[in-house]
Amino acid sequence: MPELPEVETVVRGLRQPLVGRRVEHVWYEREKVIAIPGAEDFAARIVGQTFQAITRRAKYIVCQMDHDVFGVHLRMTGRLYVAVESPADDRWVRLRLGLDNGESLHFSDARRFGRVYLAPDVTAFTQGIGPEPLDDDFTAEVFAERLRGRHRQIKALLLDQSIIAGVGNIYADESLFLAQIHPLRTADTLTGDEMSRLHEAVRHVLNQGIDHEGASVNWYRKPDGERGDSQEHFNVYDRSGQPCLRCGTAVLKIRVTQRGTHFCPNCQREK
DNA sequence: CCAGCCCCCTGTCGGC
DNA sequence: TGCCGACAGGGGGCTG
Repeated sequence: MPELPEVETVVRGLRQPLVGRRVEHVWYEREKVIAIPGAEDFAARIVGQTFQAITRRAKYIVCQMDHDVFGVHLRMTGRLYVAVESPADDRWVRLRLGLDNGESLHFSDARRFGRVYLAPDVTAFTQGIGPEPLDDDFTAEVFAERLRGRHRQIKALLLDQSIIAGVGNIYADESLFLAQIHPLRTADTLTGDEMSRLHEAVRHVLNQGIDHEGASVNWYRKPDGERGDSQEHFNVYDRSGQPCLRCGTAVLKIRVTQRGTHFCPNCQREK
């Protein structure tokens, strides 16, 4: 659920409270929350390091420390926030980094899918991930080249992080709706115009998602605890049975690669 | 290269 | 009211 816009919103919200703070101690509920290195190494290495900068790569939150990169992947239900203590109603804190000002970075994650990472280089956990869709050099030509010759459903390709970074189930459906492309079309059947439209649509829906500070469909919250507004602006996601906002036809929901997939059968034709 | 399936987890919701 | 199965979907892994 946290996709590129949600992660970007978290990153922006964490910079002010985190940059310049030094880690003084580490607490975690279970070792498994730490993906790399081992839990003991993680704690020993991160203590004493200061947050220098916070950025995003794909759906990873990337914190540049003095000697290492500290990464977080929120997966489905992860939340990050800085506070002296977690709110009484947050039963899901899995890891805390105590800071030099008395506050802590809290990693809360109901479903325990989320992971943290510590490595000298960000590529230790982001190698193989495709281009950032909002970068200036991600042109329509670059996108078309990555899709070229692929005999695979376009929805599956949009979700594949090695093809394009940061797109998840919500923004994939919204992109395909905006570009008026059926989710089951294979990439090798798309015309140049369709690929160009999809390129523009992906960038548009991600930028809109950032402008609305992310989609709080259920678990996602900004670091300040507030909800984003992006879910108020969906055209098809989670709207099955409701009228298409363009033509009035009922939005359909099917399954594509095990994911709920929403589209307008009139605006997005199969062939 | 690709489709399909399982697994990791837990909260929520609809049906009975 | 309580129980139970389905569902949510990011990512990794395995099989055919």
